[in-house]
Amino acid sequence: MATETTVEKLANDLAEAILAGVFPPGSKLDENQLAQRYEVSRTPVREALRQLATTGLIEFRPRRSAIVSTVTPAQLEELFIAMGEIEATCARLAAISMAPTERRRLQMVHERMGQAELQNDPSAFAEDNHLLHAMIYSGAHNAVLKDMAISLRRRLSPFRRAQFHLEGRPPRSFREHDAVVSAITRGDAAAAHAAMLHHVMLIEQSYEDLCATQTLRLPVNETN
Amino acid sequence: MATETTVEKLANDLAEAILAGVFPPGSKLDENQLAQRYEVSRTPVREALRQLATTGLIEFRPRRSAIVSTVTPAQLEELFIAMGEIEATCARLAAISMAPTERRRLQMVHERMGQAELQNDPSAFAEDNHLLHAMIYSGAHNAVLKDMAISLRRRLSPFRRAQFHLEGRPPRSFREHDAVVSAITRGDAAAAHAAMLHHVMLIEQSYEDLCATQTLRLPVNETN
DNA sequence: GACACAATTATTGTATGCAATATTTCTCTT
DNA sequence: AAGAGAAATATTGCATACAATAATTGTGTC
Repeated sequence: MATETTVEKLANDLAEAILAGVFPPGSKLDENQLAQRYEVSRTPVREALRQLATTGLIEFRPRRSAIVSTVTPAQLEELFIAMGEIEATCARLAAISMAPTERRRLQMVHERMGQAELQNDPSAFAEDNHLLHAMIYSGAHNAVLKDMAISLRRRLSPFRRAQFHLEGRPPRSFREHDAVVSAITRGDAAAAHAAMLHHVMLIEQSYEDLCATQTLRLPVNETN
Repeated sequence: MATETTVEKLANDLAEAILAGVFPPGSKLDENQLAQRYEVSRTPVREALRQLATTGLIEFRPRRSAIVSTVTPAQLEELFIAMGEIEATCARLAAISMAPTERRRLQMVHERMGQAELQNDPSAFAEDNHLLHAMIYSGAHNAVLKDMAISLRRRLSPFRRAQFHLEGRPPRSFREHDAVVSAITRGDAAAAHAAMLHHVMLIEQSYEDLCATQTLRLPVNETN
């Protein structure tokens, strides 16, 4: 048994399961069932649920089962906008306060991402994409904003995953990153902010496009 | 007993007590003591503590007592910067998307605040100050950013309280607000952002000044 | 047959109990 | 006397038990 406590592990596992779609939005989280499933008692289950409730992943209504938070399209858009703003803020601060080493490493990862795209290696591309954004959060040198960004990114991960499958996204993503990275490395705060805002806005847009094509396809699939 | 559950009430009471300084930073939060103090069992106490831990107000170390989070000066500065950035973002979005009614009401509260300052009514001034900022959060029309701003403001409240006692702050605060409100009402997003950033930065500065004078005064008081 | 109300069941909320770990205190050695 | 180690104590972590409330099912009446 590691240094990790049962509740900690439960909270992580549950969050992962929810984000992976094991417990779909709106579904009830029965404490007894969860206790059986994870082979623990209800006490740690409840503590984990409370923790997840404060992060917004689930809703804890008194005297009723906790349910996985349902996000309406309107709420989803607010989440995307908030994430865009936070990321843009981090990019702006990064442009101001990144150390020379950090700027060089950022540039390096960005270029490696370009290689991954040319070699058509989506897994390496996705990994470096994540790393690049994480480096920008860190580069802001502000743990509070960094945590916010990570939390939002995590919460939006189910909606961002599909994005990579969309036609033409990786090369476009690379070009958008280029504007961000270039602005940060040359210390242009305003440009970094604007470029990142633009980038995340386009991600949201591509998600919406994906939704649109899917709602058109769904009825077709039903007839099969 | 209202619709409110014990844990909910406990979490609120505890948070208020911590922010009020009843439990100073670094102090241990003994579960049994808290259970006795609030006349409940340890179970709801633990759930409340976990909830507070995820908000960052306390730290929950495994197998050790939870402690009230200690904020180093460096962390405090990060909190202030994060709050400035979030508030500035809200101001920018508010300048873009506030409805005409909201803009008028904002202007109204701002002017009333000026009256309160002239009439030397610090309580009315403080209340409207809070309202003004809250209106800007709401005016961004983004619940996620609004929650972040409220959460940060709450967390910084112990450090902001003293600020009003500082010489010359209210009139200066009014002038700073004027720049923000004017930019928002005329829809100048960039100016709203810049003005709010400037305003919160000055708040932080005045807090630091206060700290400086207090550290100078403290030894003097000890000799009395 | 459908709706309403009541009894039953199930599930959450809180309390208590036990086991495991951390902290404290006491003793022994150097 | 000071430090190290061990026993004792205290406190956390988790499980179980009971109480209170919501959900469900069944029965009776219209």
